[in-house]
Amino acid sequence: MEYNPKDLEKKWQNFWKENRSFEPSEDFSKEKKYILSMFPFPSGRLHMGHVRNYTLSDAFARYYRQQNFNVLHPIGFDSFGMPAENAAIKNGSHPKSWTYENIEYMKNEFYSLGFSFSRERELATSDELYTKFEQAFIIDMYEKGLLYRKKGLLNWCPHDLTVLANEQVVEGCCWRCDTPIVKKDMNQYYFKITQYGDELLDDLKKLEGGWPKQVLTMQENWIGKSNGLEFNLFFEQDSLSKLKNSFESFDVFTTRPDTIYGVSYAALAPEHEIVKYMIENALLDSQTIAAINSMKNTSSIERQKEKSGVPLYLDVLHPLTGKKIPVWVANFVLMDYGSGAVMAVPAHDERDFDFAKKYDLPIYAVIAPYEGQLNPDAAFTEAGKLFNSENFDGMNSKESQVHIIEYFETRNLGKKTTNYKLKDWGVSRQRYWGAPIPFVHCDECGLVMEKKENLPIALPEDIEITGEGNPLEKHPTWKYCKCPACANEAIRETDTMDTFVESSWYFLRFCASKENWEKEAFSSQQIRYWMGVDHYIGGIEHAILHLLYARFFTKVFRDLGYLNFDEPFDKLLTQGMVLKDGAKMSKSKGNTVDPDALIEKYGADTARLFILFAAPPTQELEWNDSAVEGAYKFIKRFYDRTSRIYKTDTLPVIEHALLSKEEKFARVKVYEALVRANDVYKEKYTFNTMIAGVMEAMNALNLQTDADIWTEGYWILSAIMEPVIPHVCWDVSKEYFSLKNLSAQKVLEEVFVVESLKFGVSINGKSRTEIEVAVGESNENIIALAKESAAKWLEGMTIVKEIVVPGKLVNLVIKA
RNA sequence: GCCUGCGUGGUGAAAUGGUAGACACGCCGGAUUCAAAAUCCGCUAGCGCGAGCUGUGGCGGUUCGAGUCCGCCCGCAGGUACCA
Repeated sequence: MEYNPKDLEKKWQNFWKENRSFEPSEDFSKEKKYILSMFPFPSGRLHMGHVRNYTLSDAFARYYRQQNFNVLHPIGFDSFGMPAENAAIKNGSHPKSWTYENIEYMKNEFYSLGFSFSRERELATSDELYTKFEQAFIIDMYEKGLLYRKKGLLNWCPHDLTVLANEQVVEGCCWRCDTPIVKKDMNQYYFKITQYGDELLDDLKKLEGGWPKQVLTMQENWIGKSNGLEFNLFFEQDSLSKLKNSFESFDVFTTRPDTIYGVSYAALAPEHEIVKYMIENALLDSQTIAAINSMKNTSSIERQKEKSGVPLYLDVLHPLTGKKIPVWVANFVLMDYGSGAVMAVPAHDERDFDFAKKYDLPIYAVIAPYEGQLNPDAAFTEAGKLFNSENFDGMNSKESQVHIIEYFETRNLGKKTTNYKLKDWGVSRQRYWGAPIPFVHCDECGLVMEKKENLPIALPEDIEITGEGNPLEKHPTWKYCKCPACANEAIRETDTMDTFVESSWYFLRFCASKENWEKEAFSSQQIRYWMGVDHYIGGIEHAILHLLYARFFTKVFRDLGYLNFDEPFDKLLTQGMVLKDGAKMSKSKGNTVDPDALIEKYGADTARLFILFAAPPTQELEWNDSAVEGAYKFIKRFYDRTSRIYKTDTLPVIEHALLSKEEKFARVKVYEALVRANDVYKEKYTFNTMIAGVMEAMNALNLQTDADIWTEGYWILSAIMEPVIPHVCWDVSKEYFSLKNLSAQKVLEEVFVVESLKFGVSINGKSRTEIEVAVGESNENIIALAKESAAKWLEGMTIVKEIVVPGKLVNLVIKA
């Protein structure tokens, strides 16, 4: 047979489509697997990162179908979001048509890659039907008190009169008009994710083993639970009068109460209310105010790098010693963590140290290392022994923390507190292409929820997108409505939702079969059967936000009674990025590879094989054109060598003992490949080594000529490779095996039985020679053999130790 | 800045603490061919004629034995809450 990928792939893609080959069954008595890749944003065309992502999930889906599971492998589009509006600004396209045209194009690309998605469950989150249910959930969450409004600081472009995403701020200026941005305080909607902070943290334990350690650690750090001491720093007399008694103190939080006697200054965030008061009441000179404003308008990342600050010429009193402590504004103090104010201990905190050095503030060391000397040129941040700490001298860090907190509490100076880095999730966006937040502002009733029967609140289509202002706000009629409570004239909320909201529950929607889509978001019976997702596959860049939000929604839905489990994703596989010339593929760098061109030239199977073979999935994947060529050649060879096999409906039966050395070797390699393949899906996901195993088996088959062994080899190898290169494997399987081999394969243990083993012999850990030893030989005999073979290195030496690693090697430790 | 990873031949990579470089790509050599493409076979970490020596970003440590474990340093990547 001549390998012609174009016709062959089209043939099987049509076959799969016509036979509905990949639709899940509604027979819930069967064992299931839910295989899910993170769905794409419809940016226009697939990029290699997508190809990698869906090739991985497709391999899992196909493997488990072979193993006779009922497999759900759905696909959709995360289709709301900023790029649709950016395209509108740039090209005058309508976000909706831009989005849906992109979806059509990308769907075709998907199916030309042979992905075994359930076509019937395709969805786009910008569909009104999706919005309808999402808005209903938002109302549920509001009723539960999980959604609230408060002021938040946003990037504001004073020229375009619009809110900017962090991404749209380039070096502190608006991406479109270059106007320096300012921070503006605006009313925003927030999900109370912090209410679930402890559970989100504790349940990470349930994910151990299923999720990469790395991701668990990142989430743990993000939630950032820390215990410590919260107390007030009181102003001394002069400062009190300077502030006209408007403030008597401010709150600080520390995780290191053991360093309390080392406090040498205090620092406030530039957004702190005391700072604000001083600016408004002309208590600061213009230079100081300018410095504070520039801190406020720098991104929090920039602010952490180069530390800067200004003194407020205020003093507070040390809570224990009564000593005066100067108060500064410092850019590295963030308003949204803790209370926006810190006690600074430069001797024992690196940031405080850098700041103190820069501004020549005093440094008081109070913790000494258990061993060695304090280095005066650096902060000593580890635990140690206290000194210069009055009654607590001599205690170690840990016990002193307990005593110091107790000391504060008994004197009502402060209290033990738990703090989280996790902040509530701001979900409102002042943009058009998103799901409208289903609320109404009524002069009489205030903030009112829309009635569920009025959902969806859909977007108007006749809008103008210019990049200035909020399109929904500017629409002539859309926002005018009746109050759902009192029926008076009212104004609809013009904010839309963060697109992370859609991706926080799409995996639940996929559980619903299409017949019920109009009626309900999903049924509890379907959810109970399909969830949790058995393998969730996506980019490492989603390790924190998306995954945390999806976990949060799952817990909220549980508490709303929609489902009965705590975590949505049992096993997570985070894939690395696709690189070319050492850098992430991107249009601006001009180093992209177009999947369509690749399929056109070599076919989908080649693209899939290259992607799975070139690197393990978690690692970055470096693109290499000639390696793609190599993948193509392998498939061609695989297809051509079917000339060595015969047609059969059953696996050939072979008498192993009667075979030649080469024939035995070929069978060993084939069955080794099978063992490796099964292991890959269980835990390691290293498709590259699975494919290497198949290549070794092919090479071994090629060293012999027995038709039975060739046929047995193909029966098994084409089953192993079907998840990777499905088109060619279905073709081979149909032609020779009537598709009977695409099923779970049995490992024949008898093939692995051997009579002797090779042992490496090393001297002092350095490998020297090799010996062959009969299975079951005693250690003494093995050592004797090893000594004999390594005699040359042992001359005149004394053997001090002999180590035998069973089945592997002998190490002889010698000295002169 | 902070959090999390990664670093092995010319290249992509492989190696439950146990013979570093499996499997590929590329290079080189050979077969086939009038010639080439395609295909097939062989070789390929570096140094050395050789016995051998040196090698997993750098420096130290633990161990009979370290690419693998620990500490410090360097470089690169992802995330950093309105990109998704």
